[in-house]
Amino acid sequence: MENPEPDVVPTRLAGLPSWLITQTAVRAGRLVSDGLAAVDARGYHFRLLATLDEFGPASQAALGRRSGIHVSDVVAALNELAEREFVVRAPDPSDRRRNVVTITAAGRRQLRRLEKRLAEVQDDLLAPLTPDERADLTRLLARVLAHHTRPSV
Amino acid sequence: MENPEPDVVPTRLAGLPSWLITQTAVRAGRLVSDGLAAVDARGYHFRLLATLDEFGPASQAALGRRSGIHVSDVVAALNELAEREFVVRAPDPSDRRRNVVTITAAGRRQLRRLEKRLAEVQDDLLAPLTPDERADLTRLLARVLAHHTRPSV
DNA sequence: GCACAAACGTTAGTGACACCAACGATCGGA
DNA sequence: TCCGATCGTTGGTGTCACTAACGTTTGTGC
Repeated sequence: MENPEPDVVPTRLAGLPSWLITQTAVRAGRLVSDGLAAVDARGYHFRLLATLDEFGPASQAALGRRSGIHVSDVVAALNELAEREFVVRAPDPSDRRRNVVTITAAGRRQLRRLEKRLAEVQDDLLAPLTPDERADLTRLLARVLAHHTRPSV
Repeated sequence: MENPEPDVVPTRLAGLPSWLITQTAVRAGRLVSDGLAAVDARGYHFRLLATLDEFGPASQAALGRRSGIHVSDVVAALNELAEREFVVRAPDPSDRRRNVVTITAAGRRQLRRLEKRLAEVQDDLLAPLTPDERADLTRLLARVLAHHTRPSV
C-alpha cells in the first residue's frame, strides 16, 4: 500500500525550493526513522540523549530549549527513555519545580548505537554528492536555518 | 506556549546533514503553512491543483502518483477541494472504477492565489542566500531527491 | 465465457513531529 | 505578602505520510 513512484513530477512543484526541501526531508526522515527503528528509537530520543551527553544533566525545560523539542513532548520522550533506563529523572533539591535529568551509562551506550546508525544514514542520504558538494549543501542549509532561527531578534 | 529560541544547539545535531535538512524543512513548512492558511488552504491542496492544472483531468489514482500524495489522502483532500468547488469529480464513463477529477475556473483562480503566496514564501525562505547560492542549493537538493526517488528501479 | 488478479475509490486508523491550552506547584522579586 | 514567571504534566490539534481492509470494476489467461 505504499506510495508508488511518481509517473512524472509537475514542474510547478519541482521548481519550488520549499518543495525540494520538504520532499528531501521526507526522504531523509524515512532513512533516519528506519535506521533508528532498528534500535527501537526515534528522532526525539537521539536528540535528547545527544543534548544530555553534550551539556550534562539539565531540567526538562532546558532540555527542551536546547534540543528544540516542545516541553510537552519532552515529557513523553523522557518517559520512554526512563522506562528503558537510558536516563534518570530526579527532583532538583534546590528548586522543587524542576526535575534533573541525567543520562545513564546504558543511555550513553544507546547514544553510541544511534550515532553509528545515523552516520550510515548520512552517507546514504548524500550518496549522489561529492564531498565538496556535501559541504556546500551543509553550509547553505546552515545559513538558511540560522537565518530563520533568530529572524526576529 | 510556542517553542522558545534555543539557548544553544548541540554540535552533535548541528553537524548532521539529515538534521539540517529536516529542521530547515520544518521552517519551510511553517512558512508554507502560514502562507497557505491565509487563503484557507494547505500543502495537499496546492499540490493537487497544480498537478491538475499541469496535466489536465485525471483519475484520483493518477493524481496521487503525480502529486506524490497517498491515494487515501487524495480522497480527503479532494473532498475539501470539491466542497469549495475548486474541482469537480465525475464518474469516468469508459471505466466505472474511476473518477475523473477536473479543475474548475474557481480552482484556477485559487491556484493563482496559492502560487502568489508561495512565491513570497520562497523569497522569505531563501532570504540569506544570493541568487547564485539559491540556484546551487536547488540544484543540490534536486540531485539528492532524484537519487532517492528511484533508487530501486 | 469465466475465474482471478489487478486497479480503483473509500473508510478508518497509526505514527512522527510540532504545537497549543490549561492545570497545580513552586519560586522570586516588588 | 502578593503576583508574575517558571516548571512539569495532561490532553488535545494539525500536517504529512503510511497501512489495512472493503466492495466494485476491469482485463487477461485459460
